[in-house]
Amino acid sequence: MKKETFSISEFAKSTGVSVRTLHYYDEKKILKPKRDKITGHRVYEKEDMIQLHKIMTLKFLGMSLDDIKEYMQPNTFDLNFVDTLRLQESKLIKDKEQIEIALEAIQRTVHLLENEKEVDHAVLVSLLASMQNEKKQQELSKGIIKDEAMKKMFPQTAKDKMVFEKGLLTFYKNVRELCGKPADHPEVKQMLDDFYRLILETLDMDSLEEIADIFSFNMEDKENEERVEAYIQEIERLIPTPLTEQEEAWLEKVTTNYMGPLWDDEERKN
Amino acid sequence: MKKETFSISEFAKSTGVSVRTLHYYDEKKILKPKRDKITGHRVYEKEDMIQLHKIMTLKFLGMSLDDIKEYMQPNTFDLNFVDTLRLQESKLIKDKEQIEIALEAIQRTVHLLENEKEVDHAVLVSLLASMQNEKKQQELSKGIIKDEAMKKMFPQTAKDKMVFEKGLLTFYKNVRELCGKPADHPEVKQMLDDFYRLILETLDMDSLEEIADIFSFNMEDKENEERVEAYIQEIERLIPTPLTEQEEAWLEKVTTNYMGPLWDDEERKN
DNA sequence: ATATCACCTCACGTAACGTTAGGCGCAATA
DNA sequence: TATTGCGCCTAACGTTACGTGAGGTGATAT
Repeated sequence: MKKETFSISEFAKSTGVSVRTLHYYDEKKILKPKRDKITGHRVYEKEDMIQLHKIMTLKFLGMSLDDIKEYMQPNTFDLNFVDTLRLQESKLIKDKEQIEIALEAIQRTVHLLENEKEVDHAVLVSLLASMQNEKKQQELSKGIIKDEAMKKMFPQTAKDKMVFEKGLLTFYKNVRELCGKPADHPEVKQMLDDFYRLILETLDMDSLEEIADIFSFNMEDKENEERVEAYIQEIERLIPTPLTEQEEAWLEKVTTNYMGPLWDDEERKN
Repeated sequence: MKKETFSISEFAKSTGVSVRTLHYYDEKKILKPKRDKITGHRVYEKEDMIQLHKIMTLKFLGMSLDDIKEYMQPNTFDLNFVDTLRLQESKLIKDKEQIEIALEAIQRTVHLLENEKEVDHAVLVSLLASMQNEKKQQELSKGIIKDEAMKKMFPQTAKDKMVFEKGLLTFYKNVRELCGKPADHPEVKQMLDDFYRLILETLDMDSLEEIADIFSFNMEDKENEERVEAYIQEIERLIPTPLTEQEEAWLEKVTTNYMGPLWDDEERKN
């Protein structure tokens, strides 16, 4: 005949949970074992082991102890158990997605940092924020940019993403170094050349005109303009710029200078 | 010229975090904005926004605020940042694996419950525990069972798993219903027939002899016997039986009776 | 004069335990 | 026999990252 009862430490050992946890479950009325009338010690029986397994199982499914307590009352087990499982499922799926996004961001960042030795904090944060909000960013863009253009708006393959990010890194570095130089300085021109070539390559576009085209929203439409404004605001909120205001101002100046002929071209067409 | 400073509520709105969170970060010395000397109100500047983005980014990577605080001191950012990222990565991978196991268990359980209307708690818990510890179970078995046999020991495909679990469900139901009946009762024989057919099918075995073979460990080897004993104990700890002691005793009796000729056969061979 | 606002500082509540801290009865040991 | 140690008990604080009031202040709007 097997031993019928366990002391708390025996029970803990044989089930793998801590004594404190058993105390806690008792206190919270989730698993209340009998007591030795004389000593007051907890006395666990086989039935308690079954109950504890039930608890552990539900916990494994991600339920809170409060939820579990409900399900520990007999008769209530399978009433809406499937519903509860479905709910847990969607929660877990969400968690998993978050983790996957974080994992990808980490892996991409590690890769980036392995090659580049010295990376600016601000740039790194900006990149990470961009990765973090990749999905949201695309969703926001959906309302504002044509569907066909969407595919070209963001790098698609993992490789493209990494190439793009690496290029972005050097671009930002260049901006910081060259900031203040005149727009027609050869290095500045080189920088912008590199940058737009990067975009053309990783975003699978055919020409700079195409980029310009995507960004030329219907500005006559007043309502649309508001949406575009809100869109840009939201993106700015999600993804901080790694540049100072001076750097941004300078960049805009040299970019306008660089793009000048192109924009004029566009204007002339309309 | 843009506005340079923000009140706490403005700052909260424009960054998307709560006022309370900002209070908290201030209190914990993670993000301490300047104060208005007169009113004592917090005054956030653009630099603070950059810092907050850094915080949010690191939080997104799964770091604790304590860890983040370390990285908020300048100069310490990229010292061992890659190492930290790697550490986070392995943590996240672990979490993800747990979630995946739970998700699979949930999905299989939901599937099971959709078809069977009335399922016993104990059986369900046992099944869930089995799913939960599938990996551990296999690892434990590795030390004890030959590698070639391992592949046959557990159902391999998702479909096989589901068929197996469904069969197990009806098997347990039968045991409860038939418990007490004589070993030569036709329904009992039917039950065992069904069960072993299930095993043969889902475990891809050719004969009952093969099953018997797998389980016939080297019992002469004293040391091995101990390991087998420990193995069985651990399995029992991980996966509770859904049967009462009576049911188990009865099952063992009728099984011995059913397997009788087979075992005799084995004995005679040696 | 008063109501409202935006801000402030406490300070408690949350989940699921981990971790002392102090006390009781029983057994082995010096 | 006194002490030590073991296993058990209860009580209570610590943990994380905030949410949610409670109560008070100065400035503005009615």
